[in-house]
Amino acid sequence: MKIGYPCINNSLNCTSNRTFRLNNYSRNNLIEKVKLNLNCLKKILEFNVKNGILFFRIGSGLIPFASHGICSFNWLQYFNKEFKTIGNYIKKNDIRISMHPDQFVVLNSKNEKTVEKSIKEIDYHCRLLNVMNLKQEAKVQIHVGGVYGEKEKSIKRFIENYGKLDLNIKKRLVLENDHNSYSLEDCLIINKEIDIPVLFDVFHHQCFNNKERVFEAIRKAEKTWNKKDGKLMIDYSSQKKNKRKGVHTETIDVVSFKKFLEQINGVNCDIMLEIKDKEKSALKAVKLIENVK
DNA sequence: TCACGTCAAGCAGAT
DNA sequence: ATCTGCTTGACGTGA
Repeated sequence: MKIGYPCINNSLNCTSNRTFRLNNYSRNNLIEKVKLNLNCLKKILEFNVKNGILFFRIGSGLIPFASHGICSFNWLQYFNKEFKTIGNYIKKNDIRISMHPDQFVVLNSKNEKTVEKSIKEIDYHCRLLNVMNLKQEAKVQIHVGGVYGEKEKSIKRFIENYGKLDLNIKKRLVLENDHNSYSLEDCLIINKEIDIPVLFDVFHHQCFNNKERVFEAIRKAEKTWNKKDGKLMIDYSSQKKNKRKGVHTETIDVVSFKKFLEQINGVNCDIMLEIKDKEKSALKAVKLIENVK
């Protein structure tokens, strides 16, 4: 079991999400920012390895405007050596990688332009993982998308649009249950049709479910992962106290997390901690697991 | 150096 | 009608 955190490390003096305004787009600006981002990504991964954190979500902003029409620059080729170096480091240390395109990616949108842009954005994520030569177990997670007041039709549109995707994308994509539109059960229905692995988000499940208990839900999600896809990925968070439903907690509640681990006892998975204080919570979780062993 | 308005993009639910 | 939250703030102007 690996523990991870998403995108940002607050202990290091760098970010792998440097960007610029679209107005300021230029080849040089892009090169400058990507160089900084890749350097920082390497540092984050080294920090993680040193601390036993072997799961990491790479931020979507690593290559600013990568899927935007303005970006004609061949960053894949230009930074090929750097990508290979990072990819080798990831493989050497057996780090699990995920990516999560942002909320603007809606594969089942009713707007064709949105679908088109979404596919380009997903494609960017996949090309990034490919150029690092990462195995199929490195995943790109998305949600089903909008409901538009007619869920069945919207699910059908997801399945249809998925069918059009390139095999290189299908190999990477996994589907995550969300907190108010598509539950685990909905994702499983889609899985039956197109065999896409289902990433289980515990917190979303607490917000929105079909009454399955967590263990039962996780067992169901686990079955959707084939050997090549690697272990089941789980996103873990909990509710921020006294905030409205869906707001993530600032730091990990170790007692709850321990209970959760006991609940899922026996399930072989990797857990992403979607918690505001990032690596700090991940460090606590890693220590907890070491002590349990 | 710091405050703060703004930045490519979507959707649902709360206020 | 507008704001907030979502996997993640960072940029850039002006004081």
